[in-house]
Amino acid sequence: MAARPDNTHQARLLRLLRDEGARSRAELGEVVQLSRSKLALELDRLVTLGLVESAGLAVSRGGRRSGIMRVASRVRFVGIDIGATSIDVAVTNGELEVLGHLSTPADVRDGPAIILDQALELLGKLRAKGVATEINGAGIGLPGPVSFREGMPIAPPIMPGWDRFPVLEAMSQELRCPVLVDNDVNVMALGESHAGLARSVDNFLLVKIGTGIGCGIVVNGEIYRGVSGSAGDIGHIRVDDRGPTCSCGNTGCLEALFGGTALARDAVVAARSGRSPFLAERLSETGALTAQDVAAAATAGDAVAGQMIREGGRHIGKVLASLVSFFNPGLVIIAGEVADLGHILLAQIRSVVYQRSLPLATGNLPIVLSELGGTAGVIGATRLISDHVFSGTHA
Amino acid sequence: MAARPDNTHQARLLRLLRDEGARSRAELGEVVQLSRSKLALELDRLVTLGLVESAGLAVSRGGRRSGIMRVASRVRFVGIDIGATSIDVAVTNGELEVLGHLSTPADVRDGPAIILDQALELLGKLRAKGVATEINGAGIGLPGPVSFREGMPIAPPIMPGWDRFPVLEAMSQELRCPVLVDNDVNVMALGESHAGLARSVDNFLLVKIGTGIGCGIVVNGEIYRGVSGSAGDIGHIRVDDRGPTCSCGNTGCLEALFGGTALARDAVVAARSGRSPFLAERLSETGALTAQDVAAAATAGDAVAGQMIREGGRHIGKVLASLVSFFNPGLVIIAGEVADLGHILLAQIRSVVYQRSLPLATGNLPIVLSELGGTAGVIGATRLISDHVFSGTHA
DNA sequence: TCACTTCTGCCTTTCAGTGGACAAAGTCCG
DNA sequence: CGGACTTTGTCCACTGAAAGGCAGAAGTGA
Repeated sequence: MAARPDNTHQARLLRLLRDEGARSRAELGEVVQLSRSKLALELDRLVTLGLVESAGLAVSRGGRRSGIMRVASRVRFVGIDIGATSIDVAVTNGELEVLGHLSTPADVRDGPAIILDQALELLGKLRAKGVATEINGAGIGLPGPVSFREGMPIAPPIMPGWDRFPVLEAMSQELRCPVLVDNDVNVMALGESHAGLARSVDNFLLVKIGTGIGCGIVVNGEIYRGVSGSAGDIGHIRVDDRGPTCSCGNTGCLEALFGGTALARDAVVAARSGRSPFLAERLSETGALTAQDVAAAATAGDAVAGQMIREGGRHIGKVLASLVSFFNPGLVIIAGEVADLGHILLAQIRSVVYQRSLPLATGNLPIVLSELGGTAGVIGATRLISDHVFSGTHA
Repeated sequence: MAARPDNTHQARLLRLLRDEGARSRAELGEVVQLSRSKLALELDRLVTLGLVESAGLAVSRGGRRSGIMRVASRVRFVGIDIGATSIDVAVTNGELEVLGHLSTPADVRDGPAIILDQALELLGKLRAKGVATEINGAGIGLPGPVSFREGMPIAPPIMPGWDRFPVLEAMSQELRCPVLVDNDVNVMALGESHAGLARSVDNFLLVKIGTGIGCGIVVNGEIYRGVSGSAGDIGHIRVDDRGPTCSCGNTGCLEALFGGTALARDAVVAARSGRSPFLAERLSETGALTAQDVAAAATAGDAVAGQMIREGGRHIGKVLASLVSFFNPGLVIIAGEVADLGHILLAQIRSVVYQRSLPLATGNLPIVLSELGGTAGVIGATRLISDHVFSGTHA
């Protein structure tokens, strides 16, 4: 079934039904400026394609009841969010409502064969539950630089073995449906733009602080990827001339000062030195420390942990202040595991940004934590592929 | 004469004729995918509107000779580039070739009434020479934040008295033609995108180092202005925690370290302290020093001046390295008076950026000096308004 | 039950665009 | 120099799509 719309009107109708939910024919006619005959024609075609279906009658507005149209209830999109240490897979309907969501810990360094197999396995479990039969498209987010056009990772630092592996090709053959592959940060930004706080904002930034640090850039409602697809790669901006050495070879990179890895490293140091009893206890219990432990310590009132977070917030704030002056966004979202550090971090970032950027740029600039959390990635992935499938941009 | 095209085809034809020059009807037919009859129809309409005219016959391609079409020779656009210390006015034909260009020193702090009058006076002189009778549109660049939609400056730091002055309204009434107003840096970026090194680059940055420091951002061939129009305002990014106090109140701003004003200030200090005999002599000759004097000193082999430029280049490079990582542009252009400092500056900037940004972003990233120099602004201004007039985006 | 409203499907009218035919204007070759 | 072939521009009949009128279906309220 080559269920692809073939014109702009159909694309508009599909996106409207996806984002605003079911709508009566009469309402659709008022929103999109089309004659009744044209509207009926295009809707008929979409019904024939199997992308739209009628769903009973609307309540009367004083006369004959109008027929309700919606995205076909059998439409299914798959979102796959591969992180450095986890895999998330979700299945949504045509309105991008999550019907099923599974997650599993995984080490991306195991390579594409193993990791993609695990993702397919999760999808298999969801299918076994009956949430999906046929799949209309799948979006995939990967934790590193991706060539969007080619659908493959390019020299990813934390994903050895993935370099130039044809993820798009492999997965579209496996799933027999359209597939798009993008950077996980971009995918999260799309998720926030679709279902999160950025819904009404055209230009915004999403800063993800996970194992590494990246930034999704949305311009005019669309992901900006730069000329070689590496836009938003802010983890290696230098913030401290005398900082620690980073995996990239330079010193003082943002990521080396406050990524998940850096935070864990500093936490271990603090525990061993005896400056933080809380972290020392955790370390002896579990044998390792993560960003979550630091968050827990700070919440429990541990001074050293609090100081670590404030310090990190200052570094993020410094970089963000520059980017805000440069990009003048309407919103900044902080996301990623480390975002669990919560309001201590947020307060520090806000204070630095508001102090260092010009009033014209910060005057009406909310800086917020992601509301979607772990689902932003998978939702964004389905949004990515649904935009593609609904646009009729043929492969 | 409401000479506005009314559809996309006409806009495409006009832009093609503007950017690629006169073309035979046959060639136009091959480039835009239109049937011969439709093409003839649209061209006829454009001729009726007075925007296009025929210009003789092309050489034969083996059969009947084709008729050449071009943008009407009577079409005139005006570009006005108001800088902190100068006014440039140029008149171009419909292909944006400069027919006349006048420049005068001026102090923007004299306020809108005086400055805009001076600009109109320059335009009057050009008209007196006969380069223009009727004017189809005018673009204006101003040295500060501009609300593009409203066509007026918003809280400009170096333009007291201009705040919310309705430049667009005033000038369009005066000139009786469509007018657009934008930040001078954006306008320069458009100029480089039209006639400079950025012609084939979709995403690039133009860093202007003049009295202040600003950055024009081009995304997908169009100026990105941000949500409140202040995007690219990089002059007040902090680069040195212990730097001098800036006019904005913060310390260590890029602009306070290496703007034209800062450079002149440092030059005077160097001259008075006796460390630079060259600058001392210049100072005693003219009673003041500018960026040009520093450039001259460096060229003459003055060690202190060279050091000042290298130091400045390092600061610019630091900021630029961050922006390159973030934005992943295909080109960076250095422009402004201070760009006269030339290759010493450029070499320093390149060295810092290439060292500090990731290979994926810098792999194919030229960093160059502006070729257009002083004309980038006026050309960009005419490009701005011609895009508007040719698009049929009615006022 | 009746007057009125809203909504949809059908049908006719209208119109812009296409593509072919034809004439005009050249080239090329014997 | 003339005829065959090529390219270009215009004219026109045809086509397909969109708009809008009309009528019937389906509702409300008195």
